[in-house]
Amino acid sequence: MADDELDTHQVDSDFEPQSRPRSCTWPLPCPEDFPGGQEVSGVLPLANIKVEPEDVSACIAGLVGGTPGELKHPAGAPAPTGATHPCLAGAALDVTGPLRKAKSSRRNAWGNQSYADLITRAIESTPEKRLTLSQIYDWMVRYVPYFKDKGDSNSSAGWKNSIRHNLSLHTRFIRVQNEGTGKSSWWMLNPDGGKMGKSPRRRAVSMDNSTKYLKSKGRVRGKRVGRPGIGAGSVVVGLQGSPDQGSPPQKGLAGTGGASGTDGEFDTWTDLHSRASSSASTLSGRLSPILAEGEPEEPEEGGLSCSTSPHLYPSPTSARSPSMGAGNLCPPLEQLPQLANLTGAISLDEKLMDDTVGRHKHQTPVYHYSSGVKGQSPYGAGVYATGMGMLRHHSPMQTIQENKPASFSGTMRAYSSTNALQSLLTGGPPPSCHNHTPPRAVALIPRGNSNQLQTYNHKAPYLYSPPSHAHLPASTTLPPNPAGMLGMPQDSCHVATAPHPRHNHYPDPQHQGMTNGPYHHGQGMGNGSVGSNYHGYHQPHPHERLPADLDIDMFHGSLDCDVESILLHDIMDSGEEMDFNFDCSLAQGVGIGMGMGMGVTMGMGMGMSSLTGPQQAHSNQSWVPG
DNA sequence: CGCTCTAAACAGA
DNA sequence: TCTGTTTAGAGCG
Repeated sequence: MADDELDTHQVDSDFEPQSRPRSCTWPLPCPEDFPGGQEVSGVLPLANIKVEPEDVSACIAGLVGGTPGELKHPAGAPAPTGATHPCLAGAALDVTGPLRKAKSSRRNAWGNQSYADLITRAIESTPEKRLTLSQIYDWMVRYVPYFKDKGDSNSSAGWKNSIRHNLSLHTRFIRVQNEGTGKSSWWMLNPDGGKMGKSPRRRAVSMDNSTKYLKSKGRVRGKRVGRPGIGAGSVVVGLQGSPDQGSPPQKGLAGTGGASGTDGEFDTWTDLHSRASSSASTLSGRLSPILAEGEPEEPEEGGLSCSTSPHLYPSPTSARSPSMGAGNLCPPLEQLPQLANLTGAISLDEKLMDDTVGRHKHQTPVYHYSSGVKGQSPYGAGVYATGMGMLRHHSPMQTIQENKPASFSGTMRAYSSTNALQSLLTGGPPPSCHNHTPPRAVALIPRGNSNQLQTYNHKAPYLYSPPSHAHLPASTTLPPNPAGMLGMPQDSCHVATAPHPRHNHYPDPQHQGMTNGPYHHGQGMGNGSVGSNYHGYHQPHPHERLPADLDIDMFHGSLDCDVESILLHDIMDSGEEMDFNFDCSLAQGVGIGMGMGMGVTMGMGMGMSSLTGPQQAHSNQSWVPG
């Protein structure tokens, strides 16, 4: 990625002032901070806001002791005091805010921040809140003085290794599959924040089992590794063990596990396991955003380690959201994805395609994935929605695949749900899935060879107003606004309030840089989203505000369980035969979850229509919940 | 003890 | 070769 990319982030509509809590010190996006920003409909190209790398560096440096660079508004107007370009938020944050506990003056050569913090910032600094590994490297090189010279080094440098290591290790980072073939995954912030404060370690002890198993197949071998725990034996235990919530999944898992052996199965299993179960667990128990943090994962670890490992989530696009916006609250993405995956795996392919696509997509022939945009705002919500999963996919990890729906529970709830609900309620776009609006499109993407399909619906992003933007993802660690991070409910509110979403569609600069963006693919592939197109349609919907309060909370628990169970069973049993149809609506955000569950179980195609209204909302919620 | 950094093995694409 | 995962060890507070 070129530098440009970084520099030119566009600001999304997401960043609506409204949404943002003014209270927060920090993370206010351009629009507010920078006059004119708001005016820009949809996207405000960062390009306009030119920030010199140096500035950024300066900001960062600030952390270290430097002075924050002054950012200029496109217009030339100086940014508000202390303001920094959102994009740079990460960097800036520190300056202002407390650095990571500055225990000592500086922890690293580059300052107080740890790699994880830097990575967090890097990710946050993008509109889409996601970066590929290489982009992260670039960011470091560009913005962190310490790494500047190291950029080219062959680098395989240790620092890169460290970055990779941190990405994999910390739950605060989630890996989202990049649609593009061959591309590296997107790394996003875990909506739920992972374990915010601390660095959560993904590795589960127990991972052994499932995940490990898989992985281990490969890797471990020679290694010295041999950890006791890891051994095969543990597997079982793990499964059983996870008490977490006792979520059902486990059982599934167990069963599953047993079941097959084949890879396919295995995968499935794994997915389920990880996903479902985790989701389940997560959903039910863990999810609670808060929970999550606590230990969400760990429990699993004990039990399932799956979760621990980085999760793959579906596409960011969808994904993005959660994290972003909302705040971070969101619960773990995992959940959705998981389910999704399962389902997806199952058989959706064609059908989905047909159904979903057909329906929704209509337009979509081309999907561009416009990533950014949609995702952003909506984040949550709908965005994720989608999907389905990939099932098969092998990766043990949980990564979100692009298409998949990711759900972030916590966040989702707030956001997504809300969004969804909103949509529904308002009739906004989301719902529109059915209606006119094409939901983001559902795309199925077969990944790789394979098997996986991903479906992805985006829902109208806008609808939801983004809440915010996300507020920034505030650095998790970094405190700028804790609130943001934490989860703040605010967001939701914001959302509600938010005027209209802008449409964002912007071409992500990054994306470009990025691997390719899904966009391209999207088009070709038909992935989902439609960003622009879609936007066009919807754009306006300003009205769409939601009632702020949607309760999302309603159901969490129950559904989760069921879903999982169901999924597991079904999947297990039927194996591949199941058909799922997801409704866009459902898919969206929370809905997805439900949808999936429902769909799966029911086997219904869910028409979109069926769910309208509140119900959907509920469903969504339920799903979300985590 | 917990966190972080660093190094490295290893696997997959 | 790059990416990603995981283990391991060392240092620091």
